[in-house]
Amino acid sequence: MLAGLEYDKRKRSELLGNAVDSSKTPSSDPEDSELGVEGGRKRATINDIARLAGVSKKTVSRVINQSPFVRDETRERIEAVIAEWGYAPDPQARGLAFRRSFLIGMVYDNPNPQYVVNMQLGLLDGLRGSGFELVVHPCNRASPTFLNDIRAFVERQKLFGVVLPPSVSEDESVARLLSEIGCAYIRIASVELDKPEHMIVGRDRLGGEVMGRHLVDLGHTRIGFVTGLPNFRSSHERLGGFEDALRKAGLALDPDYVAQGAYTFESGVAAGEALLARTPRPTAIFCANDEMAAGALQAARRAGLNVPEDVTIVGFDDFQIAQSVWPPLTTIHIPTREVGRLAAEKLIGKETRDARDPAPTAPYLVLRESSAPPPKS
Amino acid sequence: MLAGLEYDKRKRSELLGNAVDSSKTPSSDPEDSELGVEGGRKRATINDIARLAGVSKKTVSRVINQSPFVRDETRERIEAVIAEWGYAPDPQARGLAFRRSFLIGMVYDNPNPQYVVNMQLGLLDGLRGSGFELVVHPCNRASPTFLNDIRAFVERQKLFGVVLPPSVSEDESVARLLSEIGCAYIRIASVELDKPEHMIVGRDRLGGEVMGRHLVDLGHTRIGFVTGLPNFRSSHERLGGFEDALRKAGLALDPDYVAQGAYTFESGVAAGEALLARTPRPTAIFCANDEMAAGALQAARRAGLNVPEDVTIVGFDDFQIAQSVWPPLTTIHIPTREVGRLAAEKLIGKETRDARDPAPTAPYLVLRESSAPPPKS
DNA sequence: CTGAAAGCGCTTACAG
DNA sequence: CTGAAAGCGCTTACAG
Repeated sequence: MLAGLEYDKRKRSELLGNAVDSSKTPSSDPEDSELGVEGGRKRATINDIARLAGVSKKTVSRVINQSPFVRDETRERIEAVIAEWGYAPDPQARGLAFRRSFLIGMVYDNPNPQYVVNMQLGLLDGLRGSGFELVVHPCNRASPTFLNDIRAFVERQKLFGVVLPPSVSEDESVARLLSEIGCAYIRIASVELDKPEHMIVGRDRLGGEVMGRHLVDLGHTRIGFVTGLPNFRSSHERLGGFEDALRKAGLALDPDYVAQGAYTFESGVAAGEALLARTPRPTAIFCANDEMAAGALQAARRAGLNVPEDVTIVGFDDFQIAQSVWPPLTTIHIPTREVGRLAAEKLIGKETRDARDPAPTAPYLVLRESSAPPPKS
Repeated sequence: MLAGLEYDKRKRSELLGNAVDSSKTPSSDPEDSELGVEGGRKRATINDIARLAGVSKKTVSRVINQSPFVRDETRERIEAVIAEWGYAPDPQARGLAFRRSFLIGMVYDNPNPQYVVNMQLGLLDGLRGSGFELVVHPCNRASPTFLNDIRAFVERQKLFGVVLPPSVSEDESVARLLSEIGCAYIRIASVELDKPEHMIVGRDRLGGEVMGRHLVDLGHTRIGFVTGLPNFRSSHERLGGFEDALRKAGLALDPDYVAQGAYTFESGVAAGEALLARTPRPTAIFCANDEMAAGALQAARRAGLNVPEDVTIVGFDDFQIAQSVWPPLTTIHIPTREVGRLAAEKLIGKETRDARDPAPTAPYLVLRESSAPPPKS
């Protein structure tokens, strides 16, 4: 079952002890003798702190858990001992007693590495100093064991909670499962799919509108749109925001100028080729993410078109690729990392102390070289 | 200390019980009454399995830990009960008794999202079915608390082991620290920095040589090289392999045609500009990763040069960006995910059963459109 | 080959 | 405001 942990390999030779500081002086208690086969001094436990502070372990426990029912004087004495010995409670023991671990799961199926890494960094930002750790768990909605896998993961690890980025976040059966087994969760999505306490809502629609306005302001009227995967709400929201901008400018979206993409580079090439073949040709193409915009850029090149002189091509996300292609892409910046931080803070209840229900900062336009006014033909 | 876990919020209302199957029939034992406030039936424990199989919990423990000292008949009976009830031991309780958790840490500082995500996927591949989980832990070698952070992380979580990708893997003080505190570790690097049992050695040097041979075979003799960050061994190994290829072809590396990069797109632009300004101009530029090759591509375009007609530009890694730029980059494919799997398997001792000390598959050339014979001038 | 007792380091439930 | 007892679900150390 667990490799490397076979019974006969587990002969332990460490000696027990309570000492924890770095001096080599053995205490007078014979149990304290410390050789530390593995070179380390034993960490202090709640019992050590209790003894040293002259209180019961229960009282130390109260201090750890910020119980109000401790006299200030007692608390200060205990906190001093804790600080002096660098004591930190053992999350495993605490978890066992709490019947809940101090692990946060990130259950995701997003295919974009940059999104995944930024989201992780954001979650870690939110968890920093809290004592929680982040366990990553990719999943596959198409797998027949999809829900069972998640259930086994959550139950076995007794996860404190999980964060769900798109598109798993948009799967109702996952949210239902988590509710059933009593696991806290936060869904990250571009629309309010659940009760507010379970949601961090991204502002994809606004981002789509900002980009739409940019294109309209440049003078474009015949604009193509490349959608993302249909099972990502963000794709619909970005398109919806774009339509909002068109509508406000008195323009309408021509369905013939909407091409289906899949958020991948290759799908951007194909959709770009298709749109550039329309007659009349669009003067601008708005792709629902940068990856597809990079693909559309390539389609334009193959068609012998210069960007932005002949056609404007813009993306969404502001990931690295937007800067690495030529010309660099005008795009919409999305605060992925910040969204992650907010999700983690909300999950562990940190946000209640700071601000109530903070929304991520608004997406904004990043102007680069791939957008320009339409060619005067 | 731990947000959301204040003393007075922890009033628990669940009832205890031992039932675990899905039938609602309460057992005759009054303690078994089960309402499951959180909707869930209680999971079976080792005590339930022991009772059901008519043995002591110690014997169940032996089965779980694959002790040879269990009669076959007893073992089978217990395994049947385990399977019937879907029992899985609680990793927290097990960890507490073992004085070691079932968590594997990935401690990394690699800046490339694609590398990080692929490495994570590989580690997860190796951990699958083992009961171990992956905890991610980015770090910063420049931080004054760098080592203390790692120590606190490893000790607090009682990590079973950690995997170190470059460049943390190349930090001797980290390896020393891990040895001292008795934490198992695997270093992933392009040279054997440590005892074999602590190493997965990538074949960057071979990759560099393969690419060098490709360029030589195309007829290039005046080749520029853009290095990666100097504190990444891979950078030196890739250059070393390139030199090997040159030497074997009777060519020598001209130091004037080596430019310092930093593995980033921007550094590729700068190094590309510098090299393209040399007289005579190199007919090919080998960048130590794809990101910099994308940058060099941009430098070439700005200099009014066509790739590959005027100058060949090639990369290393075969990440997505190699396919997303124009022209798509000839590059060297590195089995990042496989390396991750091997590292995880080695760490948890899985590899001893499969193959002894497997090496990652060799890097190979991926031929795309950015390389061609030198221009006939 | 198997088991009863003690313990891992915490918290809960209950007294005072 | 504080503490002694019991328990979380496992394993170790020791008997038999």
